[in-house]
Amino acid sequence: MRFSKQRELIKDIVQGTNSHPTANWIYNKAKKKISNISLGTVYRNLNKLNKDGVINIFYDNNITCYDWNTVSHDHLKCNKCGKIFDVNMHTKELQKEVWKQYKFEADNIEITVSGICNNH
Amino acid sequence: MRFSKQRELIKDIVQGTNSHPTANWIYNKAKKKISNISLGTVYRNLNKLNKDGVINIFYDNNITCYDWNTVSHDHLKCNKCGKIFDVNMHTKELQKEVWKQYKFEADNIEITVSGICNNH
DNA sequence: AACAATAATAGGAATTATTACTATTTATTA
DNA sequence: TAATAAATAGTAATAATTCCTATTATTGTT
Repeated sequence: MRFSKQRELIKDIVQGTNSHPTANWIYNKAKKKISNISLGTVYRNLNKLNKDGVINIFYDNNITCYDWNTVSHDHLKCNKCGKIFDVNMHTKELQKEVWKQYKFEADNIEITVSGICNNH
Repeated sequence: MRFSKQRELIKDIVQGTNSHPTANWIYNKAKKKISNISLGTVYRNLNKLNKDGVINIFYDNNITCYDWNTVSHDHLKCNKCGKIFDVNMHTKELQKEVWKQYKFEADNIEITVSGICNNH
């Protein structure tokens, strides 16, 4: 993959926040450094970075979020403030259970817990 | 809520399948009975039925799926055939853990397991 | 049964998120 | 430093969903 300052910037933006941003948020942030960057470039690079394992993609209902944390983990979503928190559930056991009960070979387990965070 | 034959049909379609259909799938099915039913009507009623607890909504990545099963449950998604299976993980324990570890008051836990089902 | 009130619909326009297309620019390599 | 091909900007296209409005249908009341 060839170097591009756009991709470098997009990577830095994702890696510089804990806010689980959307493509549009990243685009707006990127425009402050490269004013004519295009939204297509943002999407293309986010997908590319994800495929290369540099960043992570997950889905908050209907919208795609990006995450610097590429290690498998889970999310708590607060219904009051909308914030998403990274946490680690112990999915190894679930993986075993899924195999035992359903003969299903799990390669990824995503848990999203919604509720109310401790700021409320 | 006032009766409408459109809503009745939409409810019957969702309750008559295990396939976790999308709005568009439901729309196409509905057109066979009410040829001029509109997609807006399908969406409006799916949301209404969900708010009333008659049907369930969940998200398969970026796309909204509807489910007759309103009891809290989880999904296994096969990466080979795309099929989604209903299963029941034991989320009570996870709920406790989330509270203990993160002081997060969970009211819903959604687990989506992706992998390979036993048809492959 | 006819009427009035208003909830629900059909049809289409608008919105939002995302991908696709193409002429131009830019990084790499010889 | 010139050739090459990958990446970009800008824009069009697509897909999923919501919004708008004139018309239709249900329901409670005469």
